[in-house]
Amino acid sequence: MDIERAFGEVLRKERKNNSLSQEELAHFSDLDRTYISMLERGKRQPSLKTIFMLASTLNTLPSEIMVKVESLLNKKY
Amino acid sequence: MDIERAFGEVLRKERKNNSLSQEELAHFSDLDRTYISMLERGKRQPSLKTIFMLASTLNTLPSEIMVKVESLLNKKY
DNA sequence: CTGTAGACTTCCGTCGACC
DNA sequence: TGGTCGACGGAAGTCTACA
Repeated sequence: MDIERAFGEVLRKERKNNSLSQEELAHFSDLDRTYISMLERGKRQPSLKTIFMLASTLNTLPSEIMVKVESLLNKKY
Repeated sequence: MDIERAFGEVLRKERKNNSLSQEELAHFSDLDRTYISMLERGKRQPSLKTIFMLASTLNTLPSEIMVKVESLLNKKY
């Protein structure tokens, strides 16, 4: 599991928790829909600002997103 | 206070807490010294991976760094 | 509603050099 | 030890379009 994939998983879960489409998330976060798609699939990694904008739209804190990413990365199978 | 500056402040504090020079932090994090300098001065914003690499060198968690950045941003003067 | 592709602009991150 | 400059390759992020 690499960092981008872990972030993508967390992003998708949080988006669905908020009952948003990729398009809505993109719009409210001032980002592009195709870029959200790539983030969720681990094809791109966000910058610091992007993390803050997404967290704000998802009614959570950047630090809480990071906690979830960290716990995904620490899971051993 | 913008996001990059807040991050830069936190980075510099954490680096000094660990008694590292910019050059040492750069080396152990596999980054460039000039880039660390720009990060600390809020001239660049790190990507997700960069945050993880820096946190690891600084013996802390990415989420803990984010908490500190968030609290700097929430300070009202 | 989402994935992907291509072309595009802006910025990240490296490197060598000098102060 | 840290700040800065210029040049560079590659990646972030946008946009249009089609499946």
